Amino acid sequence: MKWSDLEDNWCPVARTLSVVGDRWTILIVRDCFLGLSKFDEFADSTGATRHIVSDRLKRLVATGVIEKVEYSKAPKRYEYKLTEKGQELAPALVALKDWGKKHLPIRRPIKT
Amino acid sequence: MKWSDLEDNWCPVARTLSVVGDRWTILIVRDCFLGLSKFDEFADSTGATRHIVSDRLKRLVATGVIEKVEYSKAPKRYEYKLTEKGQELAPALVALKDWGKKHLPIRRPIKT
DNA sequence: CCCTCTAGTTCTTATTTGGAACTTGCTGCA
DNA sequence: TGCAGCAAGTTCCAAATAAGAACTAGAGGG
Repeated sequence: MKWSDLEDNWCPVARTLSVVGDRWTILIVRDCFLGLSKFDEFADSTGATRHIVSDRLKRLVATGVIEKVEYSKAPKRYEYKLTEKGQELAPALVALKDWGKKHLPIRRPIKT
Repeated sequence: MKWSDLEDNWCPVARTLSVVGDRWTILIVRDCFLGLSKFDEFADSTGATRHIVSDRLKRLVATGVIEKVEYSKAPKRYEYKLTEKGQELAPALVALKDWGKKHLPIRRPIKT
């Protein structure tokens, strides 16, 4: 099954997943909410490979969840910002956060 | 990066994703909310292969989101039910549903 | 001139999926 | 008695994705 096969699913949950139904994608969106905006910031924060970050950022831009903004002309530098559409994912992120806080307490300290 | 690497992440969103951070997993949970409970029902409804359904059900049982209930002794037959913990994913599902309804309208009728 | 920074891309190898067929235990039925 | 069917998986192989590391490109700085 391809990513796009869910795009036109009758179920709105499935359609949403066609856009953000991926571990890395959601983490990148989370990072946007946390104020991160640079390629390397996403790579460092999520732990995803640069390859994945590149791919997911492209998808998120394509689906209008984030936008790519040039912040330096020479050398060309871009940052990524949530669009209005992306901002509206906040309730979903909050719901995931609340569930994690309640049901998945940290079991051991962050690895040393 | 393995599934389990997010389990002890400092971020509760990431920890939640270690449990349900997967397209198929979320669709199976959605199906539970819709009242489905049998292996084949999940396979048919989500479009995932039986292989994936098997794997995801095991993970969901292991994480306590659903439970496996025997409903027939001979032949052995099982169904899957949301636990209390699983039920509490409702707000997240609703948030995803709302976002999909608002931002991802169906573009063409369900394929003929 | 060489090093560093950011934002990627490319490469090769591993892991995960997809798709279809096969298994097991039992029921119905002719 | 024997065959078909159902539910819930498991197994197999090919194909798609992801991991991890190195490499590129266009500046700026010392």
